[in-house]
Amino acid sequence: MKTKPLLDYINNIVNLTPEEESILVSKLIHRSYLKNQFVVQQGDVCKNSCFILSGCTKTYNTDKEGQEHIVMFSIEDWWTSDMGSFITQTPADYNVQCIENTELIQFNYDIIEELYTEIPKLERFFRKIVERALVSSQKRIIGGFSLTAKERYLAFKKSYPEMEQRIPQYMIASYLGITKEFLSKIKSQLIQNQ
Amino acid sequence: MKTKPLLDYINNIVNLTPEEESILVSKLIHRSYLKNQFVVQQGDVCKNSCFILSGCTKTYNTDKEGQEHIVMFSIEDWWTSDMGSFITQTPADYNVQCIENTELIQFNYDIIEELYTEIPKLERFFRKIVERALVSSQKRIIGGFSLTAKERYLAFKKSYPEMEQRIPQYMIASYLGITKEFLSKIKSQLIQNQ
DNA sequence: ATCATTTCTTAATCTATATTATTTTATAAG
DNA sequence: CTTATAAAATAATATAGATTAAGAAATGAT
Repeated sequence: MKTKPLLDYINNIVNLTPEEESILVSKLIHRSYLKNQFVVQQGDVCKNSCFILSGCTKTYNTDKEGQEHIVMFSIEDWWTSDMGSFITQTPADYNVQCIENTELIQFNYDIIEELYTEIPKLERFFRKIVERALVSSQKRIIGGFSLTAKERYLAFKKSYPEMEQRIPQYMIASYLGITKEFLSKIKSQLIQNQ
Repeated sequence: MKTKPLLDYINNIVNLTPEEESILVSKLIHRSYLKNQFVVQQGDVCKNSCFILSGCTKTYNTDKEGQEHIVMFSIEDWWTSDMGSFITQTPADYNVQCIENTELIQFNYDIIEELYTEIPKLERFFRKIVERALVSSQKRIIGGFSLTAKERYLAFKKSYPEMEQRIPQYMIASYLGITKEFLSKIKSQLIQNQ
């Protein structure tokens, strides 16, 4: 199992001893998914929080009208799961689906609890991870209210230039909360006014 | 200092021993604010995370056009701060202002770090608090995209019936991401169609 | 290569919500 | 009780973004 990206990521926040690293690694599960496979399905209880080694996922909710609303994309060195379902162990509101072939490392719910006991530092690690996620989530709320669709698109491009390349536009439109047609219009406007 | 609501709140998540409780209490600061006073001001570094004993605050961002965008209201037994500024100790994007006379307990940034060492359980406690905050923040993102203004208003009323009473409508409109005029229209529509 | 499917673009029409302006109601102060 | 001020309601007009439909590109499977 390729663990270096994960260990680097963790050691950047808290310092694990070699023993701690090996305890941790022994409890993790590596998993490969093909494009279009689901990591989590709406309605199931989300058992894992996942660290992505390669590939890309989208996290979205399907509403009563059957419309997809994408909340986030995750790529290498990011986390993915339905956090709400995971922490409360209740049915997920979101689907996590691979939009590329994806390799990831699973942190199982029960195993994380064990790990907190054996490696108390991880409590701090996950606190910090979740804090960061909260901050970016709050930024998205403000963005959704205070920016126009064009501004949101430009902000997305600026924040995640790699994603702009590899993710289909209709999914980016869903992430931005607009239709694909309107995103197309925005892009052609931007090309003209330049 | 009135500490019972806070200790009850914490003990509901992790169990503190009497000694831990007294260490904790010795490091906290009680503070009273009058209506309209600021707990945090945009541009300042947010030094405290606060637990509200009584009163009500709004957390909002003022954009370049001078428009207020409210991200959250906080009442008794809730937390308030600019989380982004607090965890990174950089200038705040948000104002936290009292919309009623408010009493709260401050957790100072440096002191929380000490507390994590002395009472490791608090690491877990805050992790769980932040996890919950993240979940509700993600729910708001989805709500903002997948619900109409009327649906968002009804959801707000249902989730926070106490707030609907004590918060002026133009602030609720700002929270919902609509103008006060449009909220007024929605309300009159709801009265007619019933 | 060819055909089918998925993705993207363009354009016309439509709708939810914004904006502006005015009036009414509630709250507070003298 | 009266006046000043803040908040809420109403109404007319304007606009960002949705919807529908049709065609063009790109991608993928046979």
